[in-house]
Amino acid sequence: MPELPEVETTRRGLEPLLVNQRIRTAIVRNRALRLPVPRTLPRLLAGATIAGIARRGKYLLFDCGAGTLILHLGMSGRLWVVNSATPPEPHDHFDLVFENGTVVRLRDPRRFGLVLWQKGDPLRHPLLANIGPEPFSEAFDGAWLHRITRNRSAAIKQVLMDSHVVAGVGNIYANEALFRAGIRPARAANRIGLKRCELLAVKIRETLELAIGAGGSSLRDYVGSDGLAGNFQSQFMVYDRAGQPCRRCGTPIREIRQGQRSTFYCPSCQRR
DNA sequence: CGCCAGGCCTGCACGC
DNA sequence: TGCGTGCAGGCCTGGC
Repeated sequence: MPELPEVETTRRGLEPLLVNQRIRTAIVRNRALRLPVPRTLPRLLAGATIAGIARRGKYLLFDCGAGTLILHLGMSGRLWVVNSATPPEPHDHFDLVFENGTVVRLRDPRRFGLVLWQKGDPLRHPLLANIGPEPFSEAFDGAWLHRITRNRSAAIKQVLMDSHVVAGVGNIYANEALFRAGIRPARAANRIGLKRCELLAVKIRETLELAIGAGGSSLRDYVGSDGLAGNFQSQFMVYDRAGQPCRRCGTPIREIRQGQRSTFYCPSCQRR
């Protein structure tokens, strides 16, 4: 599920429910995520109050005052809001139980997700410290994209998916943004000029913004019944549309493999 | 059975 | 020698 728009949609859904709420306890059913869930986590969280929820790339940061609960949803993670009477299902690895009865539950079948703790400034955590600029920040623009791609001969699509280049762009939105910018995914990154880097930066932001506006892609009822189902997948221009006509020009969408990931593009709209 | 899936880290080989 | 870069592999389960 989760790239930046899905994580941001989750953040926006959870924040009003959790801010100023006090944690009664945390339940760890399975510590074996991509990294082990810290043993001390329940002790650190019990009694803490959520001051806010932030996002950095695809990481969710729950501000607990003295420290931060860091969650990453990996490939298959979802956060659900349930109540304490809801029985956990097989892949429900982690619960945050609040004193008002709210339970935030992490379900992650593939267990590529993360549940971590960072004392003090969460951005000092080694996994977050070296991430590239947020796509909606001032630091991310065409000039940055141009500068950082000068010595990269790899395909632009793979460079966009490097979290050190820009935070939060994964396979879907790399494909979609390149379509909107009219750039061929296999193009060497260092062969894209400043003007087109500027266009690409704009299109990355635009694509992410549209997706956030649609509630992300295929996230469904993750906060229960308050209707925040994502439907951006119905607006995909290229992703998962191999062989189907381009929505702009009718040419069949093409699929290739880049770095063991699927890439989709329109050979007519994305020529350069 | 094999392959694929929205992520991302590590280790290794390579070229400057 | 050291660095940046670019692959492949690995972590897992589930669905087709």
